Amino acid sequence: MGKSKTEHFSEATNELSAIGKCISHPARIAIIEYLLKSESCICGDIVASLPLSQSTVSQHLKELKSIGLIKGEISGPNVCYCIDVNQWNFIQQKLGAFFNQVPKSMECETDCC
Amino acid sequence: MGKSKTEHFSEATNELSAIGKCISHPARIAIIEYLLKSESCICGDIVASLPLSQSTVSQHLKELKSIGLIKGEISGPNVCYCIDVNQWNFIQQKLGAFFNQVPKSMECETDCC
DNA sequence: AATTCTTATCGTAATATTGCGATAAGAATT
DNA sequence: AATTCTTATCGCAATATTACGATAAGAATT
Repeated sequence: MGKSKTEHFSEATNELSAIGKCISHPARIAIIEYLLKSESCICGDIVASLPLSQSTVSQHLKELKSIGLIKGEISGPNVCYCIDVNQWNFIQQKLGAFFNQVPKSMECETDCC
Repeated sequence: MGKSKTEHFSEATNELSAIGKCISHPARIAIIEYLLKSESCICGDIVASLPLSQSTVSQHLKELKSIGLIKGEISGPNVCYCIDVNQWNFIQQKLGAFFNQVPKSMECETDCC
């Protein structure tokens, strides 16, 4: 009843869905886009770039960090967030492998689609 | 207050997050994997392959359909679900373009990570 | 030591998602 | 026409997510 059933699926399946969850919110996409394009990686600047409160952004940063997509380094009074290039490449590869699979749909046996 | 703020983000950002949401649940990944690998695309067979009730699976199918990743065709008393190859390729391309961006992190200005 | 600045965490409220059984609706069979 | 089979939808409950303000905690400055 609303309780997630992740334990019934394979590790690979759960890994992919975790990646999906990470990029399933526009704020998290926006944070990644910011880190990809901006010179700054200071937490405060990320917060300033988003239409969300500091605490909310902090939560999104935590989620991105939890999957390893970004890493935070304390820099004086600030925290500098950067994309973890290794994990970035790993995720790119995982998603790439998934979507490189060619759908059988084109030659559907039942001839229904 | 819990209310999503999608309207504050760009269309491209929301589009990507919608893709993410679609693949953010293991059941939906499993459905896609099933359609990629199996000979059958009959709804009932998909349901039988998952540890979830018929109504729950139907809901996940609806979500996948809403983003156009799969399409359902009525075939007698059954419904045949297939991956929409055009949308599949479109999404592959969108995700590919996103992850092909090279993180600036490697040359972080602030030298903090 | 007090203040200020920055960020994380806590507490809470609103909303969304997930899941199921029951039921409806449509097609095929009897 | 009644029955059966298949799938979608409804209604509801449990859980998860999203968001914010308040507050804590740590660093730098005064």
